Amino acid sequence: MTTLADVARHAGVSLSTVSYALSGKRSISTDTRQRIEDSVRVLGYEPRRLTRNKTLALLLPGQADVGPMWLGSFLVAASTRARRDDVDLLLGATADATSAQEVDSLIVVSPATAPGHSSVPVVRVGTPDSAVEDSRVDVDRAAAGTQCATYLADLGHRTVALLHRDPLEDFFWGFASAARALGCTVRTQVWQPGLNPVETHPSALVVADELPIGEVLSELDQRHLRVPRDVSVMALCSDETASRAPVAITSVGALPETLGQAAVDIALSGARRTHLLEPRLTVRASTGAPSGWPHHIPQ
Amino acid sequence: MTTLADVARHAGVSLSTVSYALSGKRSISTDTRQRIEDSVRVLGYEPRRLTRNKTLALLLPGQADVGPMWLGSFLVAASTRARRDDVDLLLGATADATSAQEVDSLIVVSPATAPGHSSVPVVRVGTPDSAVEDSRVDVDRAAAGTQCATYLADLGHRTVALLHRDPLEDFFWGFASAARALGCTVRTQVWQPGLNPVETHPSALVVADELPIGEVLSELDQRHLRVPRDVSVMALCSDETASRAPVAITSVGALPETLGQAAVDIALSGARRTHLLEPRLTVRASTGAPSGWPHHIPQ
DNA sequence: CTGAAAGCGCTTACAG
DNA sequence: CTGAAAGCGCTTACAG
Repeated sequence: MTTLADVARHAGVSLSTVSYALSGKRSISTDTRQRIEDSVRVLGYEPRRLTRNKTLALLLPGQADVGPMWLGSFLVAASTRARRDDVDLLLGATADATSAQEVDSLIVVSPATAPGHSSVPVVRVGTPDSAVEDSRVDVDRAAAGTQCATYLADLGHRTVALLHRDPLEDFFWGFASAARALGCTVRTQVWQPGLNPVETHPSALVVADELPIGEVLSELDQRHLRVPRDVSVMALCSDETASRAPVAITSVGALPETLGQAAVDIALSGARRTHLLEPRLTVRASTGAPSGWPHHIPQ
Repeated sequence: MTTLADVARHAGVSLSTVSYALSGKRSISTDTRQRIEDSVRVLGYEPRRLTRNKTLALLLPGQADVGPMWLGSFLVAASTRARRDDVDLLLGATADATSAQEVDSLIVVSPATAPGHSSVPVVRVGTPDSAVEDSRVDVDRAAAGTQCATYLADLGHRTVALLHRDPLEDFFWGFASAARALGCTVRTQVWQPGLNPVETHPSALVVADELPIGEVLSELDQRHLRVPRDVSVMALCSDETASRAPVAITSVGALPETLGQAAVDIALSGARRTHLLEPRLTVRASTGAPSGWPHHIPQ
């Protein structure tokens, strides 16, 4: 078994320096840290892992970002799954904790940001970026877009506005291509508070991100537009958010419970993979057939 | 923390004897073994794997109970605080886990049920029962009741209905006594779905528990009563729940962030104590001055 | 059958 | 930014 002392000898530093380097409890010069990391890798050092359970760490959004609505359900599900498989689930580990290698895998819950490089496998939950080599669990955003478009087209909508943040998102492409194939005109707008969401006179509005639904609804309210009589609204978001909006919103999304289980499963499998969950569309009060756009739009 | 040395002292034998007795690596006289086992039980000894961080375990509500709305914020705050104090926060430990798992303290988030007896200190979060000798963190329910009553009386309400589950709750007493002192008539009802919440013709309604707010509002809706025009509604619940109800609800409660911090603090202090947090009353859209009760109540 | 003592891998105040 | 050294809880060869 490789010990701390072996690593120290190999790296030409003292025991304590290695210890501190791995725990992150005090700062180490880049040079020294590099040598230690090399030695750890070369010697295959593992801190007394034998006696413990496998441990998964969860990196949560900080206190500044209010955690997403579905965080509670997600965590309950993840912890249930972890218990089933007899692994420990450590909450709120910093990036440091992973380098200490006290942890076998790291699950990063968006909008928390993953550490630059981690010495253990990382699973990202709900992060749209695709150009990283971490594992991912997320709703299949492209499929969700297609489902939205199909649902609205079936209701008879032909002019739809899509509010989003990032035009390069999968959801955007899934929605736009399906909508066009179904004969819908799609107008897209990057959302910002105060924007007129019905500027393009759509009969339906699709909100691509979780956050601004409340804002969008209140913009509509200020223009005296009733949902869904004057305009249908649907969103890509969790059921938690959708069902508690001022008007219950028809939504697509993955169940947070399923996300939680999948995240733990992937973390335990050790393999690098992307698991896109089947989106579920839940019809609520905010959508209906288009009923003729009022000719005189207030404001 | 109980160590091998403590057990040895208590049993009147040497360190090594205890070590061998527990590992079974050499034979021990029945007599000695008996004394050691007794001491282990009495002192609640649990072997440390190696020198590790203090570890707090969180017992969450199971998947059946959907976790409370505020669970996410609570956990983010608890994990932030735990990180600050450099302790590990283990998620979803079972009652078993407290003895098998080497945990220094257990935080039980209502409605999860605490283990019958735990070998480590237990902190209960949001549990109204008072007849247990565990530590507790909760909003000061009696004070919350008083705040509600005072707020409604100041608005001019004189007939108030209180919907609750358990008439023995502190909130109930705080509310009822303050209301009476302020000249309000209080009618109380144990809530069940389908109940007419305005049977007693109150001008304001107070909902004591977190869950039934949606149900109560829909009962009012079915009777064509508008909130707050026909009847004011307020609740003891989290801001998360209150602000997302169909009508934003005036509420009293503790911030989940504060609960999370306090729970970790108490767990780390090791002392048995009850920490009741100052309730905060947030006025939202659901309350106003009474405006004369309609003489003909639909239904 | 038991204990005193050396030693394990690791952490951390302390000193520079 | 780093190291020498004391200390942690625990194990185990050694001696009786």
